[in-house]
Amino acid sequence: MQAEERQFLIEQHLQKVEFASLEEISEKVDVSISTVRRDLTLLETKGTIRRTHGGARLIAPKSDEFAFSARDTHQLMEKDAIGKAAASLVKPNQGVIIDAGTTAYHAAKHLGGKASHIITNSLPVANHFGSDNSVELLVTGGVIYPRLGVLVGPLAVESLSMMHADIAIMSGGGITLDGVTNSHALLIDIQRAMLKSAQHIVFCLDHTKFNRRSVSHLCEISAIGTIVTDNQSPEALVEKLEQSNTKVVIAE
Amino acid sequence: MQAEERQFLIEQHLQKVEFASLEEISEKVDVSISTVRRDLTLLETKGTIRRTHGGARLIAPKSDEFAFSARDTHQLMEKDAIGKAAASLVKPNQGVIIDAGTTAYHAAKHLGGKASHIITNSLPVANHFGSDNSVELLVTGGVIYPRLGVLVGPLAVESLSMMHADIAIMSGGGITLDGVTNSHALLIDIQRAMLKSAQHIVFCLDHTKFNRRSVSHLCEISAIGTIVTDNQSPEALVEKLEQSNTKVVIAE
DNA sequence: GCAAAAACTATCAATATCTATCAAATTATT
DNA sequence: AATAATTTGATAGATATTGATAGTTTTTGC
Repeated sequence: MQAEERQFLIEQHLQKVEFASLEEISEKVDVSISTVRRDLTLLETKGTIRRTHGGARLIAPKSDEFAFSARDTHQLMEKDAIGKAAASLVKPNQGVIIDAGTTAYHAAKHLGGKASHIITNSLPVANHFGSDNSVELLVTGGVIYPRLGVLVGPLAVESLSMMHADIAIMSGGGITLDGVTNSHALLIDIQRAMLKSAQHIVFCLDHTKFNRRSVSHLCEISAIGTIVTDNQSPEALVEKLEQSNTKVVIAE
Repeated sequence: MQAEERQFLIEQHLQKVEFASLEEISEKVDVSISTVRRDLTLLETKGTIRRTHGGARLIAPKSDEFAFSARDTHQLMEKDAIGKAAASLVKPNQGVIIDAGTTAYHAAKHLGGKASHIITNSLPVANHFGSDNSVELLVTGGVIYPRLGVLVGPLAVESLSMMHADIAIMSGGGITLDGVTNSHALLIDIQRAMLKSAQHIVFCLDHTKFNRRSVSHLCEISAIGTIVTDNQSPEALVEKLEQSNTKVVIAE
């Protein structure tokens, strides 16, 4: 096994267990304690984990919402179905903002040439349309957030405030009656700017996001136009959302 | 089996497994480790994968190809050598602007973690550093120019004017005593902004660019700090350039 | 608060991998 | 068919990674 893969596995393991001892990790990936130490210090500089006495702890929450590696993306079928349903909400020749989450990425895949222009701060989305010349793709500037391939920072926010779209397809970390929350504080500013720049707001949230509260508050329920989810989401919350003037679309 | 077919198979295999060791690949396509190495470096210049110690890793777990390739394969070695020489001009912890040409991309590859921050409007460059956390990567905003994967337009120019770097590594379409020219008129504005934002200007120009005049005029010879080229460039022009206070570095 | 145990850092030899180079094998050209 | 050009596999020296160890720091148990 190569070093990169091993480090990836350690990160992934920590996603599951949150805490892990050196010995535990060393057995899991079958290398010496010394190497595990080195890997952990390396991962710490990346910012995803924190070293502790005798082991390591996860910093970033368990949410895979913004992880772009094929392997740690769970519920692929559901997310793809949600993405497809969200894409079908876009009318021909509309301008679309695409957020940087995995579900929003799936929506982008299903958009085809329907949109007139697409605005995004997601590198994977940009790559997807990079060789496509049927749509005009606007990329916000910003600093790359390594693990996620997302452009963040003031430049990203500023460029978004200068743009406008008919519809925004967003991701989130959790939803309750108090609104949508997200795990990465850095992204909140950018998502807020997206909400401001779009007429109609669509949130893609699979059932695991329901009744979950993440670190930072993003927006109220009233700001959302449509929520797209799968058929496993709790009916109680769905009904309450529908009562508050928010349309809910169940994919598939 | 053909070389191209083999490289395609390697790419395809990596799409499935994300990580692979040299030995694994070598068995899969039944060639020596040496050849696998060569294939991997080649695929890396295409931007789809990244070499790691002992193997390779997929950069973007999707099927996205940039029209970045076929014509480059021809002068790959020269461009890579020029890129390497240009990268060696960067001192540790400097800020570097990387232009969107193929040669500049090769320079980016050889930069490693030397630069403190990198500014670019090139999607392939952004992808290359996307999973690297040793440098801060700033991406200018803009509209994607499909075939090239370059960000263009007013937003790109504006964001560049807000940034600053010690050194700019540039590409061009042609060079004569009248200055540097480029074929893509859309890029000229952005390149001018890059020249303004950087202290020292390095142009990467292989020998085919010498004594060639492209559509749009970019800048005078006097604006250039250093030109990096290969050993086949016409000596007459090189000498004249050196007389006008411009350093010329011959790569390889 | 103190000693024992566990864990940490720094270092070093062993191992593995990388780069550069060259001759043999393959392919293209005359 | 002979020759030139390219590709391949192998190898040597340089570089990077790994596992083990010694000495220092932190935690644990009393």
